[in-house]
Amino acid sequence: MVSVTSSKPPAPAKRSFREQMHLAREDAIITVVNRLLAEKGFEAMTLDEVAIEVGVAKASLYKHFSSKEDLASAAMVRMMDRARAFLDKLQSDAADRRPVDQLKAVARWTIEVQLAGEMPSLPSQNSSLRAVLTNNKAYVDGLMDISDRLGAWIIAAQADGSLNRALPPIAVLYTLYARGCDPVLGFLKGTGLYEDEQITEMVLSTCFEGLQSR
Amino acid sequence: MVSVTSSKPPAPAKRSFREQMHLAREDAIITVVNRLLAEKGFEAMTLDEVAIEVGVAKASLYKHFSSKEDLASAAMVRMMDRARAFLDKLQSDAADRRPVDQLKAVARWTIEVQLAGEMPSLPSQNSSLRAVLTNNKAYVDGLMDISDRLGAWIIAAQADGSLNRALPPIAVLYTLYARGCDPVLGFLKGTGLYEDEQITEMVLSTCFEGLQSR
DNA sequence: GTCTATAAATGGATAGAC
DNA sequence: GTCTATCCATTTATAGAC
Repeated sequence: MVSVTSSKPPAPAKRSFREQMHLAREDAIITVVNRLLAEKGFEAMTLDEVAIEVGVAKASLYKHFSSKEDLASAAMVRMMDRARAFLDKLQSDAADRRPVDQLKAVARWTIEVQLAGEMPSLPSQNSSLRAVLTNNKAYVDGLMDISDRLGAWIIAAQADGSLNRALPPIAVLYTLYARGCDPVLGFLKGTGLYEDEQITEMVLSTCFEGLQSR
Repeated sequence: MVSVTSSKPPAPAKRSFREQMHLAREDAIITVVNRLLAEKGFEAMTLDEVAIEVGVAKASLYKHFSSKEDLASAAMVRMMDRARAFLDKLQSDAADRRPVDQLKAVARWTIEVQLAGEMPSLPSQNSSLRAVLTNNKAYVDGLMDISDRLGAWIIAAQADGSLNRALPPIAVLYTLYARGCDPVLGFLKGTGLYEDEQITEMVLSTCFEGLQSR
């Protein structure tokens, strides 16, 4: 409370509060959707599940999102925003690092997010979600922004000789993206033999150093 | 026709013919299922689609397979058998090659099958298919056989110094398995910039040599 | 905006004639 | 063993009261 003398808060503040509640609810929904997408993928996720886990009626979901695809898109966009925020942090905190180390940091972040069960799996091939996503400006713009920033590091790393110059930058970019849905993480986790940190190091090693000895 | 004097073929031959027809029909079904599994995954594949593409009534599918999971399992087992046949061929045709080159040949085969749109995507995380597969003896036995044979090569390749000794063999094995569902193939194919052969070489390079220069 | 109730559509599986 | 027709459960989406 800012003022105790006023029995009625000013209108703008009140609307802002309601809006905050609205956004908080939406955020809770997206968090649940995000986890379910990571766990079982778009097709296997049902809105009944979402509604139950969030603790609202299924019909209420439609007051926030117009369809299942729209719901999933919101989760994908939020993850993209998280990634962009991480890139911001990388660029401001460690701007002096070698480009190849920046790329490694990105791969590490991606792997850690996936190990935490928070990486929504991208829609397989010809999903209905895919069509919606490619028409979602926030998603497409975010993806392009990330690609541009990673692309600059890739070019720089190839120029300074730390990254294999024989690979087209786009191949490097996609290889890094693929770390976000690498089934090896789940396989290794399933053995119960390794800690998350060990798994991260192994996958990072195979990604940047390859399987052959050096 | 073997004989024109007999108006009625011998019973065993007739039954064998029917059996062949039966197997041929089943094979056609499995081929369609295999492609659909590769295209859209288990959840998104519907039995209506399968029936239409095969050209039979949906109910007829149940004369051959008792459930959707059973149907998909048959496709997975057949792919496993194809893989084992390839391993047989590798071991007899090129038994003198270095273990690491045998592993590369396996990875190349896996990539080529996937590029041909014939690699059924493994069930994501907690699918109903996964439970059925882990109880399918043919599948589990086949997977163990493949793992054993690849495992021997991995150990040998680490012993002769061609494969990174710091990686647990199981991590190498899973990394090779993951080439069978590598989204990088689809990404690169989607650009339209590269032939399948080029994509194969790039992915093989990143897998065995890594992203960093050598 | 949240709820209960229900519509509308889909998809896995079965019945029964041939 | 194949077909048509149907059942039944699930799931996306909406109507309408509060």
